[in-house]
Amino acid sequence: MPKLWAETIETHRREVRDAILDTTAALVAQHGLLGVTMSQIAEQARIGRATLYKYFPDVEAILLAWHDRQVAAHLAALSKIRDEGRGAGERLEAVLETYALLSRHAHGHDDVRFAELLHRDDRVGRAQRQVHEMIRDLLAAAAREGEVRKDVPPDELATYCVHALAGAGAHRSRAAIQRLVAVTLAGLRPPG
Amino acid sequence: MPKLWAETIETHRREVRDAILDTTAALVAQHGLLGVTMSQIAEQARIGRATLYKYFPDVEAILLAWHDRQVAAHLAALSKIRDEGRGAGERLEAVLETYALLSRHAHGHDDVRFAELLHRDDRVGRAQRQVHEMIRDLLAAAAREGEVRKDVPPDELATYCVHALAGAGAHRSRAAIQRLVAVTLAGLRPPG
DNA sequence: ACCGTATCGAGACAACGTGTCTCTGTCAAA
DNA sequence: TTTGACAGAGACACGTTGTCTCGATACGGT
Repeated sequence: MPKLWAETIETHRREVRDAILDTTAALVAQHGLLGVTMSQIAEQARIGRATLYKYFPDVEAILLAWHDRQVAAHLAALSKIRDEGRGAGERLEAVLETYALLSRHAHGHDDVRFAELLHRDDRVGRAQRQVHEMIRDLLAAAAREGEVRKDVPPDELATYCVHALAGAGAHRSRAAIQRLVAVTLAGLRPPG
Repeated sequence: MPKLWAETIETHRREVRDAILDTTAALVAQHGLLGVTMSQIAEQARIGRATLYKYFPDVEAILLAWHDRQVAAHLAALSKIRDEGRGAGERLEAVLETYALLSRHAHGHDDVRFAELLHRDDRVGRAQRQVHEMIRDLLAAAAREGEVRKDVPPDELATYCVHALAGAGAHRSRAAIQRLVAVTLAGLRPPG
C-alpha cells in the first residue's frame, strides 16, 4: 500500500491540528495553564468537541504537541544558522545568539522546562533533546579547536548554555540579549 | 486590639496550611500539574473539602503559596550564607553555589519560572524577586571591588546567574554542580 | 461520474470536579 | 460557662470530561 491516505485529506488534518495548537496557545496566554479546558479549545477552534478528542486525548497532550512544534521550528532555524558559519567558534556564537532571540519571543512559554512541569515526562520531547545535542556537538567541536574550555564535559556546558540563554525570556532589548550572549560565551572560554 | 487571635489556634491553622501545601506538592509530583484537583488535595490531607476552600480558593492559589514557601526558605538559607562570607567576591561565590545546590534538590518544581507558567502573574512572588535582588546587590558590590565585570548591568547579570544555575535542576552529581558554578562565575569576571 | 469510506458536528449520556451553602459538634478564648 | 470561630458532612446547581450514536459532507479510487 503505497499511499493509503492521499494528499488533500492529510493536509486538512494538519490544518485542523495546527488550528488546535494555535487556539490552545492563545487560551493559555489568556487564562493560564490551569485555566484551559477541552471544551474551550473546541469552541474557540470552531470544531466539535468530539472531533477534538479524535485529535488529542487531553489538554496535556495538546500542550506537549504544541511545545514540540515550537521547539522543532526553533531547531530548524538553528540548523540553518549553524550551517552558514564556517569556524566552530563562529557557528557556536551564531547559534547561541539565535537561540537567545528565539527564547525571548516566547517569553516563558516554550521554555526549556515547560515539559518538566507537566507530568514528569521522561520523553522531554525529541526536539528539545535535539537542540541540546546540537549545542553540545558545537561545543565539543569548538573545544577541539581550543575556543571552548575542556575541563567541563560538553553535555554540562550545553545545559549551562540552554538555561542561561533562557534568561532572555524576560522581555529585554536586543542590546541586552547581546550582552547576555556575551556573558554566556565568556563562561565557555578556556580558563587562563 | 493587641492580639485578636491567640497562639494555639494560629498554630493549628499554620499546621493545616502546611499540610495542604505538602500534600499538594506530593500530588503534583505524582500526577503532574494538570492532574491535581481540590477534591484530591482535601482527601489526601484528611480535611473536609469545604474546609480546604476556607484556606485557598483554587489549585492555582495553593501552588503559588507552595512556591512562595519554597522560595522563602531558600531566601533565608541564602541570607545566612551571605552573612558568613567576608569579601564581596567570597560572599557571591558562596551564595551562588548554595543557590545551585538548592535548585538541584527541587528539580524542575520550585523553579525560577514556575510562576511564569501559571496565569501570567505579575506578582511573580515577593520572595522570588527578593532572591533576584539579593544576587543583584552582591553582584553590584563585587563589581565595585573589581571582581565582576562592569560592562553589563547587575540586574542583567543576576538574571543570567539565576537562570544558569537553574540548570542544576537536572539531577547531577555534586561535582557537576561545582563545575556549573565555576562556569557561571567565569562568565561574570571582567573581560580581559 | 459513482460509490465506499473516513471525517465532521451535534446531541445525549453518566461520572466527576467545582464552588457555595447549611447544619451540627467541638474546642479554644474571655 | 458563654461566646465565637472552626471542622466536617451533606446537599445543591453547574460546568467539564470522556464516550457513544446519528446523519451529513466531501474525499478516494475503480
